[in-house]
Amino acid sequence: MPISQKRSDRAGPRPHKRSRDPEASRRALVDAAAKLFNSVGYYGTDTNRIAVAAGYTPGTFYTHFEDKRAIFLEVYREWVDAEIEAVAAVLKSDEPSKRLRLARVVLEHHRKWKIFRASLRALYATDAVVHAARLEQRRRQIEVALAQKHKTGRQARAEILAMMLTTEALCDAIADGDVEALDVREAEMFKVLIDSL
Amino acid sequence: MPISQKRSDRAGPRPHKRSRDPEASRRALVDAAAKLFNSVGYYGTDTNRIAVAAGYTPGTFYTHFEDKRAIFLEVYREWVDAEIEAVAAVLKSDEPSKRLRLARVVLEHHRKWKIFRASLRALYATDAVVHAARLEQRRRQIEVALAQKHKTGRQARAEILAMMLTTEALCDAIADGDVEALDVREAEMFKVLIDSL
Amino acid sequence: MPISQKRSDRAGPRPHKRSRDPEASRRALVDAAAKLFNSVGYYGTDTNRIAVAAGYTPGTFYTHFEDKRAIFLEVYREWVDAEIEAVAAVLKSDEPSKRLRLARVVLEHHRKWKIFRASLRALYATDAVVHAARLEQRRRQIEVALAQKHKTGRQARAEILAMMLTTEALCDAIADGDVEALDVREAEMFKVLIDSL
Amino acid sequence: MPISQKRSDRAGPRPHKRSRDPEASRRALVDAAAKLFNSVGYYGTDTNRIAVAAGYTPGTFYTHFEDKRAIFLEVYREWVDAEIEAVAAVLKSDEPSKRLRLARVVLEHHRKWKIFRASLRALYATDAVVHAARLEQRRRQIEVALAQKHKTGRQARAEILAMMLTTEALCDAIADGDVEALDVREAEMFKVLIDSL
DNA sequence: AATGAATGAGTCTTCATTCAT
DNA sequence: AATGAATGAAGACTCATTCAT
Repeated sequence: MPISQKRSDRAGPRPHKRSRDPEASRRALVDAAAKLFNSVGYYGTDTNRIAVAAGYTPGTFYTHFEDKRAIFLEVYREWVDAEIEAVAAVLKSDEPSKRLRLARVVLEHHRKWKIFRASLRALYATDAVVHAARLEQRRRQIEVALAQKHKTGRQARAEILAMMLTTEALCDAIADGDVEALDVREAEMFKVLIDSL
Repeated sequence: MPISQKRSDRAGPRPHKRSRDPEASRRALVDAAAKLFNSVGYYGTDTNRIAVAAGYTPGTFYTHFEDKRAIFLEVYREWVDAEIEAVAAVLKSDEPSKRLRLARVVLEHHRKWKIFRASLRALYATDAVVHAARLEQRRRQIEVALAQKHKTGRQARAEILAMMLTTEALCDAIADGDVEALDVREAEMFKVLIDSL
Repeated sequence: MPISQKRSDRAGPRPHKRSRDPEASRRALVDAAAKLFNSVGYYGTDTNRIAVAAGYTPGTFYTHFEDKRAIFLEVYREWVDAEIEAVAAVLKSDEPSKRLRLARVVLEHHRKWKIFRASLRALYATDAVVHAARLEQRRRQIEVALAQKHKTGRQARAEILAMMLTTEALCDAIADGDVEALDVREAEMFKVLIDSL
Repeated sequence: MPISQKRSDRAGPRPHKRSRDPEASRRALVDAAAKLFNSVGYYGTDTNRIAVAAGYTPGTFYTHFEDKRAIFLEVYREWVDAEIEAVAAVLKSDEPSKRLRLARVVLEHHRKWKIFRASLRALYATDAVVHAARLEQRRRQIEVALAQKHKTGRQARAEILAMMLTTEALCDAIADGDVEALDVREAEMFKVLIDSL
């Protein structure tokens, strides 16, 4: 984009005046990145745009992150945190129909982050660092789940992992709209989802 | 060294001499593309490299395909064909342990195409044409499965779709090595896979 | 354009079966080229498309013409022929309002070939061969005009050349729609045109 | 030779060191582009070469201009400014032989920009944006001329436009050397030019 | 910490032209 | 004469990243 048009074209907030608050800058960048990764995917996002969308100029990106992958991993970390928290909130409550609410919460989370998740998978198949990070996060998720169920041992791990994988697959399919597009009623698939939890 | 051998220091297979066989060229390009998509992903592959890997110069790619996405879709089509065929071959045989063999075949297929599949998902979340193509292929897979089971109806479709999704998720996880990395025995997960079929 | 789509996409006449009539082929190519040069300009036209539009395959172009410029020059030659003929036809007749008709004929000719003429000018400023060819054609036009007026000598040449240049400029402006776009009535400019003849 | 001098064997002017002066860069690019457009035409020029000729690397071009057409339009704008200014300068002076000087100035301007002008025409016949831009500039020129002559009204516009067109045509022909090449004395055509003003 | 112009190595794509059949 | 797959040299444009201020 030519310089002379920059100011007028600019999407996002207007430029900060050297906000002097690195934490806030980082936050703004991560938030902007999350939005972009989740709407145009990792490869459709560029670091210049992330910075501009956050209200900064391109160079600022690199004072906060090593590179594009680094911010992606950061977004991922926060994403897992959010999911774990959401799930924990449901489990802590003493509602009767916990499984139903759980299914809803998890599905909603997938629906909201569908494109981000797709990017994650692609990168994770290709990029060793992302692969390692994802395994690490999965481990966290499993640990949390095991603690919740007061179980340990390999057998339990296998069960939990299988459940997580199944859940994710079903959620993605519903979130992507594939279920409906393939002439299956969403409600029906949702029932399968509840059973799998 | 005679001039006529100069070309031998090129990268990729030996150059074709304006082979009058476009089918063969197309094949070579698709094969090269499949290999590349499955080792460095869609975004790590470029059309010039595909052409050179197939033994052609960059321009030749565009003699046979509209653009990169077109050849990706072609690879996808062939990939589904291969899977359907492999599954059909198992089902046709009159072995006793069909489910075991089926699980092995499907898993092997996923293992072999793991990176390609990841690219497919990412594109499919982002690219409308790929999305449409994938739904179409899924429909084909469901149709084939329904025919196999001599069933019809929405209920059956839901079951089959759920099974397909679960199977894929489990296969991917095993293929990616995630299962082992997460301290779950592959054999154990494999059992879950068999049960899901 | 990928091979596999060629037959169905094809614009223009269906393929000849080795028509064995080089004159006819040449004609078809020149006609197709004229149309293309005059609708998308010289740089917007490609030799493959010329051949295909004429009902041949790309290679055929080069059995009839040295290169793209050669066919452009051929089109130009025929264009001048057509103009000279059209003008001659008017002058031969014994109508009263010859100048009016002449103006109309010349204007019509420019209107019809407006984009071709623009390409001609651009090439002629850049390409020595086209420059030479255009001068040659101009000489022809001047010779014809002098003969018509039964005049010779440098003075007459100057008058004729000035008239030709003026006429062309006015015709181009009217043909391009510039006159109207600039809030000048076409009829008014047309009067100026008649006076200049 | 020390490493730090390695860059000296580059083409084009010495590299700028991330000069904090975008205006200067823009200027350098426009100047380089003007030179190139006017020596090899629009289609003979490429953005990479413009950047390098201005002392920058290819990517820099796109920091300052949307695309090749944008810089062409910029050159055009400046070109019209220069002409208007030059003409105004002559008219403001109280010389006796204004028309002679005017003719010389205009002719000189055309002579200098002959290839650029040819490109302009070609583009303008083909490209809607350039077409619009040219009409806009013509309007400006007409407005200026009307103001100069203290006239208004459609009749005056027609006269002015006709004059402009005629002048341009004659200037181009002289500038291109066509007049001499066609055995007409330049001086003679120059007289016609003066009369037309 | 922030800037933002500049970088430069890509990457996709086009097309005039060739040549074996 | 015609074919048409293949060529290969460009060329327009992108974008992650740098660095002097």
